[in-house]
Parts: sequence; structure tokens; C-alpha cells
Amino acid sequence: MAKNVTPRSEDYSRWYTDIILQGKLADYSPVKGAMVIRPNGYAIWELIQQNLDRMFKETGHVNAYFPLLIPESFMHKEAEHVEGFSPECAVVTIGGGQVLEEKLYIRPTSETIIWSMYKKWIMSYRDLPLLYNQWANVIRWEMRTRLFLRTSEFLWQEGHTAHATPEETEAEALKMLQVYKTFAEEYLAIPVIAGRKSDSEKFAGAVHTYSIEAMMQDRKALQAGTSHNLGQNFAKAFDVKFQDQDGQQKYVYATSWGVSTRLIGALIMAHSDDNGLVLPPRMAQRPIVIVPIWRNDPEKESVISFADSIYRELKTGWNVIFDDRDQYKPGYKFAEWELQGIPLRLEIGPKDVEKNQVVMVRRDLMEKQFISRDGIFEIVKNSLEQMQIEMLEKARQFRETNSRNFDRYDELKDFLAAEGGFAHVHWCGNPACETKFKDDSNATIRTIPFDAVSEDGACIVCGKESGRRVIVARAY
RNA sequence: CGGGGCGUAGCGCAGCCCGGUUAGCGCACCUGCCUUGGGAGCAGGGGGUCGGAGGUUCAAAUCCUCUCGCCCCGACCA
Repeated sequence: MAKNVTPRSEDYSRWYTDIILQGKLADYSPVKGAMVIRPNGYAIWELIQQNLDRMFKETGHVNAYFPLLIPESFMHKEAEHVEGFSPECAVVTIGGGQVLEEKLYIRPTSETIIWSMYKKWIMSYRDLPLLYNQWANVIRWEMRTRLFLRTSEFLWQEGHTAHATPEETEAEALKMLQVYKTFAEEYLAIPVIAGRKSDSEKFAGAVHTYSIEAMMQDRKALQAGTSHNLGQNFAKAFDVKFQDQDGQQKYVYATSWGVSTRLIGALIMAHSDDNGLVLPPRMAQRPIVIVPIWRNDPEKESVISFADSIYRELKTGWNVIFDDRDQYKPGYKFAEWELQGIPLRLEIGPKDVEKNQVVMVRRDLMEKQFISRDGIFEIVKNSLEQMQIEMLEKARQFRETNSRNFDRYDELKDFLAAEGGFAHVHWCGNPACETKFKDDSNATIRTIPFDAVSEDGACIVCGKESGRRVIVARAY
């Protein structure tokens, strides 16, 4: 039906790109690895920003902005940090026609510039905690890029907090991960698994890294948000101390946490189908489109009049599209709005005017149903709410269907090589065993889930003791 | 950086091997008519440094040399 979208079954990767281009979410830019986010895509980002920003403020955070350019020397202050990021940094060497005395890094993340400032601002325990967030762009030079999932420049938010105690710091890192989980599930309608990263997948310079992991429709895992307990690593690197209540000078504890435009990629891959984008209602700035249908002028007049009264009523609750363009036939309009993921379509023709009804189609179900014009506001409201809930549930069922326990290594290997999905396996904690997954199956330990049941078992690689299962999967 | 492919209208392509009037097709776009409950039809129309530079030739999209760029698969990264 959708003639410009490659079916998922034929080429999943191509399908993903088609959804984005046909849905007018983004386009390729003249610069390799960068992308242009078009209004349809940016509208999603705005909803991500609005809702997360509100949730950040509700948890006591404030916004600030730190500069794009970072002195080279800052990057070198934290050993692991520079090791982790240097290869993928873009560096400015010339400014104002002069070769710069000190090179300036375009931020790949802002820990260093922020901690250089925290040093100035933090004197005593009374200055803590410092709960800052910034919305910004960053650049990480990537070899292979994909729209939204991995681009050289991307938009994100980065929270950077400073605390007096390790306990408070750990609580903050976990709290923000929970904020991400709530957001992913209640707004993006993507079920996620919260947990801790293994050391090899940990952020450069962190003590612990936590993440939320989602399953895409090709059964691969996608890291949708991260939160780090940075301990005192950056405080020591930038010499940020505070005088505690007991009069002692102590290093400050830190967290950082972020989500990016990658969430839009997750949203696409979690829900969309072969007809185009599917947006959960809460992620649609324009959740409803009305398509009037007529055959001649008298019909047009009565249909438009009828449809317009509905439009004006619904407009009090939502941003509604009234598509009365005359140059396209209804079928074309249906296809076009489906590509763009509009959650609810109302078709109104002469027969509907006669019967005082409307044809309603939910984007996720694609089934036409007749609804009464009277009480339409409530019906639409309920349908959108229902759709939001059912999309989350559908995604959750998909994930559960494609998650299994494995206790034999050869079976795990077959699973990862064939259909794939989330494999729950025992792991002893040894990085060498972890490497074996990657070498054999190109799969990694995605997360050590918080909610994994305590269970005695043997490491699926080496057979040593293990107290709980971890999730192994191929990932983006 | 290695392997492969490709640059011709906004997009997708043909033409190139074997040089020859005015460079063509589909989609999209504009005008009109006609249509409208799942991507209509007809007629007319606009739009081109043939990636760039140099060379061979009476004549180059086509042959030669150099060069730039993009895509895919690896390496790398997550």
C-alpha cells in the first residue's frame, strides 16, 4: 500500500531510512554524518524536551548553558575521559585567521568545561547539591552514521550534578534513570529495562553507568538513556573541593545523565510499520487529521460545513489538521498522513453527514470504525488515551515474546545468530567471558537489570557461580 | 585505511561499450479540464555547468589523464 516504503521483512535498515525520509522527519545534510531535522522530526524533539524538562524541574534541577568550545588542556585532565573521547573529537585550530595557541575541542560532552566552573562556584557543603542541566548540541566524529541513531552532531540534554556524599550521588544517578524510564514508557510508549552497565560498556570516567535498554522491531537492543555515577573522578581531575560540616576539605561527588535525538530513532523503530511512521498520541504535536470527502459542489458545501463544526470543536482540545486541499484525492491524503504518523484520522463524506457520523481510523490499528458525531470529543479523547496505552502494551509483548532464558552456550549462540532477541543468561562478572559473546555472536551484555531475580546459576561461558542473569543481545 | 558501486532536471534512472543535429524517460512541479470513501485520467508547460579540470578530435555525456564527492561492505565506534 505504501509505495515508497521498503517493507521491514525485505530490508529493515532501508525501511528505517524510508520511514524518516518519507515521513519528512529528517534529511541528509551536505556534511557527511550530519543530518537536517525537519519540522516533523523537530516536533518530536520538542515534545521530548518539554516533557523531560518539566520532569527535571520537578526533581529540583535548573537549566544553564556552557560553551561549545573546550580548551584542549581541559580534555586531558581526566585520563580515562580523554582516552575515551579523543579519537572522535573535532578540534578547532584556527580562529580569526590565526593559528590558535591552544586548540579548542568542540564538546563531545561537557563534563570538563562544567567541572572547571564548578571549581569556582563550590566552596562549602552549603553550595551543594548543584543540580544543573543543559540542552545542547555535541559532536562526536563517527565513522558510520545513521539518521537519528548515530550522527556526528546531535542534540541532547546533559545533566551534571554535584553532591556532598556518595550515597546522595548514587541516589541521584538512579533517580534520573527512573525519570528516563518513566518518560520512555509513559510518553514514547517504549518499555525499557533499567540496569547497570558492565565495566566494558561503562562511560569513560564513570564509577558506574546505568542505562535503560529497549528492544527494536528487529529484536536488537537500543540504549535509550544513560545515567552515570562519576564518583570523585572529575572533582579530583579539576580539584573541586568543599568544606564539609565537620570542617574538612573533601572532593565533590558527581553524576551526569543524558538522552539525545537518538530517542527519535528508538520511537521510530519501536512502533512504525510498513505504511510509515506510527506516533504514540503523546508524541504527536498534531494528533488528529480530518479528511473531508466530496463528489460535487453541493456535497462539498455540506461536507465542509459538517467537518468544520467538528474541526472547531476538536480544536479546543488538540492541534487538528483540516485537510481540505482540492488537488489531492482522499486516498492520497490517507497515505500521506499515514507516512507522517498522525495518530487519529477522521474521514468525513456525504454518507457520514447524512448519518451524523464520522469514520475514525487509529494509525496503529488501521481499522475503520464509525463513530457518532455527537460526543465526538469524548470518543476522540478516549481513543487517543487507549492508543497510548495499547502501543506500550504491544511493544512490551513483543519484547517478552522475544526474550528467553539460556543456560547452554551453544543454544545462546544459535539464538543470537537466528531470530535474536534478549537472552537472559548467567554471567560470572569476568570481562573475558563477556568478550566471548562479542567475538562469537557480535552481541554484548546490554545491562545487568535491577529487577533480575536472585537465582543461583553458573556462568554460561565459564561455569563459575553467578547470582543473577544479565541481558545479552546484539545492539545498535 | 582496504574492497565494491555510483555521479546526467528536485528525486529515481536510460544514453556511454561503438563520439555526430535541439540529451531522453518515470515521478514530482506549474496551467487547464475532469475527478474525489485507499496514492486517478487527459492535454499543455517549466526546469540541465551531463560532478570538476585538462587532453584527443572537425565534433565529447560518450574516448584518455588527473581530481572532487557520495553510497554500500569491512576496519573503528556505540
